[in-house]
Amino acid sequence: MSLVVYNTLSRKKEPFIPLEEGKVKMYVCGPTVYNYIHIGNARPAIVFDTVRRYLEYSGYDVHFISNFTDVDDKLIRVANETGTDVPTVAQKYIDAYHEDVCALGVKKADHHPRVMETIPEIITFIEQLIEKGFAYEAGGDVYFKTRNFNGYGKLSHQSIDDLRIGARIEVGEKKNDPLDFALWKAAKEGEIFWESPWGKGRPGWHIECSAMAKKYLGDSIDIHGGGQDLSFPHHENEIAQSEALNEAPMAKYWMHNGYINIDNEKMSKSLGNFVLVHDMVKEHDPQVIRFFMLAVHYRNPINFSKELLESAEAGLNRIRTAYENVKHRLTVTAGLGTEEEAWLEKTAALKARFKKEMDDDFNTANAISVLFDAAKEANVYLKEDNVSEKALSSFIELFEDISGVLGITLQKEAELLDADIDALIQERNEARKQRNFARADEIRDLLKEQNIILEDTAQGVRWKRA
RNA sequence: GGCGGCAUAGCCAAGUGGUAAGGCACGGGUCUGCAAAACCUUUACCCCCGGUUCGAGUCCGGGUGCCGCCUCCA
Repeated sequence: MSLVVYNTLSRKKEPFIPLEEGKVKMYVCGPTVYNYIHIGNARPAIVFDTVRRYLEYSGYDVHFISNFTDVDDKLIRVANETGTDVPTVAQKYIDAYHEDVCALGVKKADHHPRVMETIPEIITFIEQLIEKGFAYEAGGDVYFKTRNFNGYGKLSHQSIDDLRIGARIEVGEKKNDPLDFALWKAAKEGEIFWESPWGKGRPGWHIECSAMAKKYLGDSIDIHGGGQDLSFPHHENEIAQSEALNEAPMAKYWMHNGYINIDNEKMSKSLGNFVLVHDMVKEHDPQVIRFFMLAVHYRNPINFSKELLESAEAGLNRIRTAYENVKHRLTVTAGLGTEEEAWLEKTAALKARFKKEMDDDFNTANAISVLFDAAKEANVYLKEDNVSEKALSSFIELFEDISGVLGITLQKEAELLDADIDALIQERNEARKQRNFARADEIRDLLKEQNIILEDTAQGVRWKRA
């Protein structure tokens, strides 16, 4: 049993064999930082964070790079509108990105390169493309000669002649062929710029990823990821630039996540039907958002609505409760189990199933179903009078392994009971012994008002925070 | 015009040849002083029409509907 990955290049699932044994180099296109991210932007962050976590769980040494596009037309516009400058705008939204994505359980990449820090490498890259005859300067701009790159369209499976080339011509551009795309753009009056062999200007959009991937990971990487909408033209152009220069495959596996839809339509900034993560997390547990997204296979679209999020929340709570209840049982005096082996076999089987599902192109939806089955089995086990510490621990380990890979925290806020609350629980226990249920219920209600839920079990009172 | 995706129970969603995972919601039952949590249990003509096959949600052909990319977009 080994990992297979769906590769956009071949449109097939392929066995995952990294270029260098035991090591994975991956690059994921990050956001253009001119605004807060919406939940559509959050999907690739969550998906590829999960891919990375699973690769690490599987024993790979993962080198993960994700960029920030911090110079472009939209940043310039926002800077002008707000009376600040591009670096200020960029820094604001980079900080916001980290904050949002951290709430969603996304680990930081090994490095988050920015265009502004990569200008020398970008310029060198372009110079070399010109030397090799793949690019030309035109009035301060530099363009890539698309038709010179044999293999253009191999990622999106487009024939170069079938593209609606008319749509690519923009007013005032100096390209020779409508298919050509900008590597370097001459600065307009008042725009942020860098000095270059072609005068003052800034990089085009696609070149940054080619330059950064090369700088941090080398000429060929294992996994290149991003949203489906990047496959054309962005990734196609990256391939053209990088492979024209490096004469080596840019990436072995190209992975693309599906969109988030609202009312069955793609969520996008231009349609205005987006929900910002920044706002979302004020109303919903960000962990629920992550759980909700991972409950669907990453290549399929997700329809987003508040109702669906709430139903996901109910599901996650079921898993969390089961996990907490197993932990609770571990704190009370545990009897000696006689069927320990059978339960250890069950948890081992569930773990094997989890790996099998994740090995199949990161099927997190099925991985989550394993988590539900684990919750079910754990709940059944908890009904037994005698349980073993070993079996309980194997459940805990199972829950933590899976949730760790999915990047979901099962543990609720671990706060100690106040002495007052503790005393109330004791008092209620006394009242119950004396069958003074009125007082017992009164205390339970009192605690409920403070979001402490009491549950009477055969092993004593169990409590949790609502 | 070119390229591609999707259509599975009330809702969400897995499932690429052997007779439909899982979740949410709903109904019934069990446990409980009452609850909570949980367990058991009911609910699917897999969009339509052909074809291949001993056997198809799963492969092939043809429809229908929805969505996306080809233009900044995760």
